[in-house]
Amino acid sequence: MDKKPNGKVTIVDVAAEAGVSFGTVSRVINDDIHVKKETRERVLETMQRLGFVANRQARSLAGGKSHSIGVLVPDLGTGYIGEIIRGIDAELSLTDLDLILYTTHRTASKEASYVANLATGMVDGLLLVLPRSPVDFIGNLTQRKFPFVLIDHQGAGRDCPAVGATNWQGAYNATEYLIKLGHDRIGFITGSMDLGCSVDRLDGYRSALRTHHIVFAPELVYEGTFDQPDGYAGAQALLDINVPPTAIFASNDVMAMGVMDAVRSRGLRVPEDISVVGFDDIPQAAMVHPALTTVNQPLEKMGRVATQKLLDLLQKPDTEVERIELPTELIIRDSCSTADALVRVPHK
Amino acid sequence: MDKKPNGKVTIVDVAAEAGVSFGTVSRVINDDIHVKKETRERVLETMQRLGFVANRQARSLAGGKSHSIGVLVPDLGTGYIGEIIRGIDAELSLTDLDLILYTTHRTASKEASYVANLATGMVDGLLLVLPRSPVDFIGNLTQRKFPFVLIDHQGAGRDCPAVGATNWQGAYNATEYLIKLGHDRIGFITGSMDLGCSVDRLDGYRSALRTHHIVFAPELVYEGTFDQPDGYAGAQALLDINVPPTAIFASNDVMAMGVMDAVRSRGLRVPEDISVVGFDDIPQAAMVHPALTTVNQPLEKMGRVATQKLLDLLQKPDTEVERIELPTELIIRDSCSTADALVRVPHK
DNA sequence: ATTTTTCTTGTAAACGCTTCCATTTCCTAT
DNA sequence: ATAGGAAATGGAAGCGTTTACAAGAAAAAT
Repeated sequence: MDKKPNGKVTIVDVAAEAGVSFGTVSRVINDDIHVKKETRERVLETMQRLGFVANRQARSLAGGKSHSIGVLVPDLGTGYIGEIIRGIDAELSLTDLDLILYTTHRTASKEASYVANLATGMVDGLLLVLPRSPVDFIGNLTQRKFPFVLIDHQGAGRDCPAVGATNWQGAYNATEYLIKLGHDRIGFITGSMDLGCSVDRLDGYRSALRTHHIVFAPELVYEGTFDQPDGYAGAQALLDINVPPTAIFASNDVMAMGVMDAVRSRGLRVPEDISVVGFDDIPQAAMVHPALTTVNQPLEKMGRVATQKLLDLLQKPDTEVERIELPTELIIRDSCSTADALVRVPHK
Repeated sequence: MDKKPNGKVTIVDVAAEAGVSFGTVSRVINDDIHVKKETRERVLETMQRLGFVANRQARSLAGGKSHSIGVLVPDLGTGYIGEIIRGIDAELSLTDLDLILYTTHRTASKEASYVANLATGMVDGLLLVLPRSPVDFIGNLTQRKFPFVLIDHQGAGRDCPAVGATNWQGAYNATEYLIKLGHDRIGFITGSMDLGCSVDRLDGYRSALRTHHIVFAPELVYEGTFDQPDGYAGAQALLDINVPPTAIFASNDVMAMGVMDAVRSRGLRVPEDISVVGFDDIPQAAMVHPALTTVNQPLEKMGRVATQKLLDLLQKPDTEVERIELPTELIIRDSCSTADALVRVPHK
């Protein structure tokens, strides 16, 4: 091994060893057409033998590309984000791009200036997972023609690349399923209403009701914040009203589990006495007893699709802006039963 | 704004504008002592006004530091990793280091060579969250004196910087708590036994038993893999044996929830009929009903501490290697009761 | 055989910064 | 006042690539 003392092998070393100029080595690295096949192989072999690894920083500096993309997320506490990142990562692994992770939590309100900095060469593109309205810097980004894709953001700007899920349709389908089982008093527990997806889900619920000529009863809607205790409290409240619902649709699985707890705490059974539906299809949904019927949200796929889209954007910056809505799917498991079987016992 | 056409502001621009040489600007950026206070302020003001952002790649290339640290994780599916990253991130936000995320899943078996590449200038240090044995590249890293810290790895090399939790002690305490409540037949559901932490937890359980002169009954141990269905199946199996346990200690919260499901499915109650204890203290543990008594594992703190340690290592590379064990804590909630109250009904 | 064309390959000039060394400026002590 | 030294500043030389551009070699056309 005739490595240099510092241990780093540069293209110059490779070039010398392979008997070519460093320019040729660079061409090999970048898959440039203009290298004789035989030369390329020799260089490749030499790189291998010397353990050459291209220096990212130097490539970036010289080439003007950072070879990495930034992923901006609000937080990592919820498995929700993890799933999305897993999708992003899977897709990125097929390229030579690195994933640089940023949490907005980290910079609190400075989001805008933060994003601005990022766009200054640190990353080639941005994937933004920001359920709340990030309107401020979207303008900035758009105007600078910086490549970015929004994930799961159903807010303001419909005029920028985004990947979401059909929240409305998912809620519609789940509600309709319940209606077809014979339920006509269906409780609904919302998510945080400052999130677009929560609004969409509530709308889907109401639309299904309307389609099936069931009048919307405001007392059947309980406003939650996506946390399990909201499900518990919501179910308690819902079961306390005059004519309680025979089914409860929670805006996410975690709250649905709270609902199940509450139902059981009253000595009632799921699904015999109360049917329960969730939203998200987190892994646990399939594992609780009874297994939870829920709406699958293709989180991992959203990550993948968003990444592909960004990759496209990186290649041809003028690709038309579009918003992709991935389909949600009703996963029927064991937490619902027909309403007919129920003995309605007015409470109080 | 007299920015250059391409929009990027460099130290040269700042220098010209502030009437100093670019060398001085560089010194300001790097907090070098040798700049007159007044000059520094003027430069700072100019940087602000021009919207200057130092180019990371250039700094790295010239200075030999990447200003970012790599975090290598197996996966992101479980909230578990998310918590750790949150801690890492919190600590990193106090510095000017970026977080580059890598999942080993991404490179499968090539882990070793991957790590080797990382260590070649892409990052200044590495944080490794690898529950399974990563022996292969640890040697490599150590020998190259590359700064790294292992998180939650209780495997082989005790001779490298690592941050873990007192799994043994946590299990010991939880078991002892159950014993003091009067239980003497305590079921135990293990985690994946190829993970060090699972072994430690089982050992803690056995030690507590021994200390309190309760003979270890192999039939009371069910081998799980940390998934909820294991808890369910484990509890069913445990409750089917001749003299069933009056308490079940699951090696993580998710399995404990499976246990609760199983107990309820038999028409038994938690904690009146069966006491249940978990491990981890995931957010949901406090939210289920009854709230789960469990052993808190300070995941976020582990991330923080590991990061601090790495930062130390970065500053003084010869800091002594040490292994830090963060204390776990028994969180007593509502899923356990005294054994006296129980009516023992031998099964079968 | 000689001139074009077409491939390949070599070379120099950035990229934006850090760093070291040289130079200038400013104190402080004599 | 003035030397001597410390503090502040300027400038040159890289860091390891990419990317024109130029040049040499080989193949094709005359």
